Amino acid sequence: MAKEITDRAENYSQWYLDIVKKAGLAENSAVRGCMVIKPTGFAIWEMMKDQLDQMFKDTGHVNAYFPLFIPKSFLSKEAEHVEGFAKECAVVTHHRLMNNPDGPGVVVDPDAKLEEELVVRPTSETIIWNTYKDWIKSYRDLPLLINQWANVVRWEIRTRPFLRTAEFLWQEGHTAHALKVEAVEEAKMIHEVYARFAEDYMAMPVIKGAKSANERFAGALETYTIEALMQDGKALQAGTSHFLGQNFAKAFDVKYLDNNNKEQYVWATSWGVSTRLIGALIMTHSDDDGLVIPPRLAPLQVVIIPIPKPNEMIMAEAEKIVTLLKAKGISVKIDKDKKKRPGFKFAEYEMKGVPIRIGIGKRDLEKGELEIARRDTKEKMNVPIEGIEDYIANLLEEIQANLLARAKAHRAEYTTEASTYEEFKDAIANKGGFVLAHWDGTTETELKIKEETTATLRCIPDDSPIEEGVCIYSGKPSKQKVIFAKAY
RNA sequence: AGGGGUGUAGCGCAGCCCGGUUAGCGCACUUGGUUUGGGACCAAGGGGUCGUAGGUUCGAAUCCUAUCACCCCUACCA
Repeated sequence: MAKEITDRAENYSQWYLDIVKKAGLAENSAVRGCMVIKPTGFAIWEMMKDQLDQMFKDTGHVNAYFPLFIPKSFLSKEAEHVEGFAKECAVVTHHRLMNNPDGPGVVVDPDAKLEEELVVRPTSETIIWNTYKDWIKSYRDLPLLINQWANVVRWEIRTRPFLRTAEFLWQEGHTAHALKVEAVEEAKMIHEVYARFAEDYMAMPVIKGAKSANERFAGALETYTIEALMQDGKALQAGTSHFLGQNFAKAFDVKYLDNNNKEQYVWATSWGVSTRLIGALIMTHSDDDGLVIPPRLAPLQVVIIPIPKPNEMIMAEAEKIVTLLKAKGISVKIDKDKKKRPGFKFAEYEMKGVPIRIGIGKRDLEKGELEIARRDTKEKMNVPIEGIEDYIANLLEEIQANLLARAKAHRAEYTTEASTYEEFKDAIANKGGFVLAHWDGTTETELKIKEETTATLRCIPDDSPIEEGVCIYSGKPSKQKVIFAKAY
């Protein structure tokens, strides 16, 4: 038997890369730092996208599309924003190639230099707010609730499939509001949507909270984040929602007339999740046998394997089951390959993370049963064919719930409360996971802790109780515990 | 950015030190047969500008020079 995936215990990074590759999710491309998302991986993204898109629409948002290119001057209109992204921008300088006069191939035509260079968007606040300037004149134009599904480019030095790539797919919401309170509410509401999506669909528990000033989005007054804990004890920022104040309205001069005929600057939010969520999904649920996908995001929920291979009697029964399951809205296919042996197929679908496998053979049909195998626990059960559609529907829900429960238990196990700096250092260095500790609220302390332990302040949790305490590092007063961890 | 390493079939590698038949092995692929309830076996096939460019030589995957790409460690970034 070919063992194709590195064990997690042996080398977690290699395990992750093996899963991405062997499950057919993505592969490296000819372009450094950019991956090809293969059909299997893209199908998961489509499941995520469809669900999120529905959630955005249910909360009043509409989709639009803005240009890939941003004039260089736009980016520098908001000082903090450009500071945050300048070091990782791809820049377009010319618009034409020509035959190489000195040899084979083509070269950039020096006569085709652009008047103003264009930046490939690392995020779209600037081009969008430049557009909003023309769209917003009156309080009646507000709120403006727009989302865009797009690709962005951030020229990262070190890349990893899905987790950090030079180009990635995401959605970015950009909303404009008349009142500050409305914008803050919007940012918080989306924060809730992200958390709900993570838990209900990805079966991935997250901590909701606010970023410290140091970790905030470039140009934001407040960044709300959902933080997830991966199997190896490292944190992953899974989605952020920003209250941008009036920074972009002022930078792009976006004003509206209120109902007293007075000019006011607009209040803004932006928020996004990316294909990084696929990385999060992998590192939350998958195991040494391959990918594990929660049923609600699985492009294929059930696979039927004729044993030992398709024949007339088995296929007739399999087709009946397909019809029953499809009527329940369950996605299902029959593996009709006659060459591969059952054992090979079992391993193959486990690698790809299909939540439920149904085996049908002569032995089963004689007993009026089917062999049902669930991916999450790898249990196998013999179940009567009668009523199989309800059994499968329930089992999918049970798997979904089990994955969430399992991830929650893991997070609980890897969450430590530290009351001294010694305990803190010990937990970060030897145990990993989230470490709750009092913090004096200063960037100085945060940076010292990062320098000494490599742990970063993940968030100031929404539900952390207000209590009197002292900072584990400085001994200064603190009102609540915050979460530190080593992060991706 | 500094140090180290690797480029040979889709993937993983041997061959290089010490130049010399037609560049080889495993997996994968194609065809046929036997198999088939946890990653089958046998047989026959297909697939290579040996990263690229120059040089040395009668002759270069092998030696020399340059160059490009990738990986690891340290640093940086998140």
